[in-house]
Amino acid sequence: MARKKEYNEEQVIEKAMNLFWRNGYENTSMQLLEKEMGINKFSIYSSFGSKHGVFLESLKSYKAKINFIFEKFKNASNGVEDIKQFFYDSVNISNEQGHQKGCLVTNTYNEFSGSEDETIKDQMNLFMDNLKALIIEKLKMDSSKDEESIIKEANYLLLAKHGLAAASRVNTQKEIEDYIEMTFKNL
Amino acid sequence: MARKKEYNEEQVIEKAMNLFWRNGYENTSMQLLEKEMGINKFSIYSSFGSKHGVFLESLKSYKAKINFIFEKFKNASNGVEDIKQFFYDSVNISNEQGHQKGCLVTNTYNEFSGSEDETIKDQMNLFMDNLKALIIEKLKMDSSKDEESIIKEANYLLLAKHGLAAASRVNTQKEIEDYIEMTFKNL
DNA sequence: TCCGTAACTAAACGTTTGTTTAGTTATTTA
DNA sequence: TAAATAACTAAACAAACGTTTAGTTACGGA
Repeated sequence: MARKKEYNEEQVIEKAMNLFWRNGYENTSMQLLEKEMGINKFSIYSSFGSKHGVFLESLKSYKAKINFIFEKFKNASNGVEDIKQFFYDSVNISNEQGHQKGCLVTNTYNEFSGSEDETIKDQMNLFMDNLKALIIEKLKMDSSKDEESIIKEANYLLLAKHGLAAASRVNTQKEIEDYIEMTFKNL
Repeated sequence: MARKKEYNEEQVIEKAMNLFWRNGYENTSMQLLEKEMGINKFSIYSSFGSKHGVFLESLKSYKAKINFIFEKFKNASNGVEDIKQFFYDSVNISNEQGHQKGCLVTNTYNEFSGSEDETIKDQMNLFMDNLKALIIEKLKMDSSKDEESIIKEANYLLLAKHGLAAASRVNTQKEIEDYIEMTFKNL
């Protein structure tokens, strides 16, 4: 061993994550990352290998950050009402400190939808599949629903959640609220 | 006067439009535009001034292309049912020839949502405002609805349409159909 | 027919991109 | 204390970006 690192990798990744969250992948340059992470390119490359590597770690950091929402969702037991609460929780996290940056996963999903980056796309699909399974689980708590309509409603909610995340970057809180209320009126 | 242009501006713009539609603004380079439009950079710049200029003209071309859907929507008189049909028509146009590129206006709206480009943002808002007015007009055909719930439903449908356009780039036709049906279940 | 000029080709422009590298500083350990 | 080496600084890298420009070709009007 020799000289000690003067930065904490988790800390600088959280800063990078906020940058990607706000600007997306392509519009976040190494120059910006240097500035925001507070370390220079050499350190970034020696710790994370590439810009892509920084992004992958940032996604992990984001998932860790929002994990408590998913835990709360998982452990809830009021069916459809839990899904609605999950929608509200998801929107609120992007509105902290007046920021409007939506959901990093959804932003990434959209930015990479036409790309060939299988690593990212696999991660996105994993995330979506997990969410869909959770939604189905909560829908099944209402024993009056049959299997087919549960699938249909789950697809509906997944798309609604996706649209909601995109909308939370540009629409007002009131519009978002109205949208969530109307969405669950149909269930 | 001297030499004649060897290309038709409307024709090359339509080719550029298809490129922007598929790739977005930032991921469409001048090199790609040269290749796809079949003319070189000098001609592009002398006809349209800049990449931004090409994009603006492409947006016009797109609007002209989808105009017939809006005309059909405008002239319809079955209220909510017209809105639903408009949703279906909008989705179908992006699925022509198996392409999955969503709606150019919505794609642009998302790509430029965090940008400072007021010219583009103004155009987007104009488009959205027009659509909202049309939706309200159709909702008002049902005389049993009060003003407040019409506004609320219009906001809901506008967000739903937005999410739908984003989703049409990645989701299956079946998922899209289910989504539209669920969206209009209680309207 | 031939001059003026608009439309063409192709190369180069200056920036910015992500990435690498040569050289310096500081810490560990023998 | 001194050799070994990981972490730092700062400059340079090639490639790609949008844009411009110098030089050539072809058409319209005199």
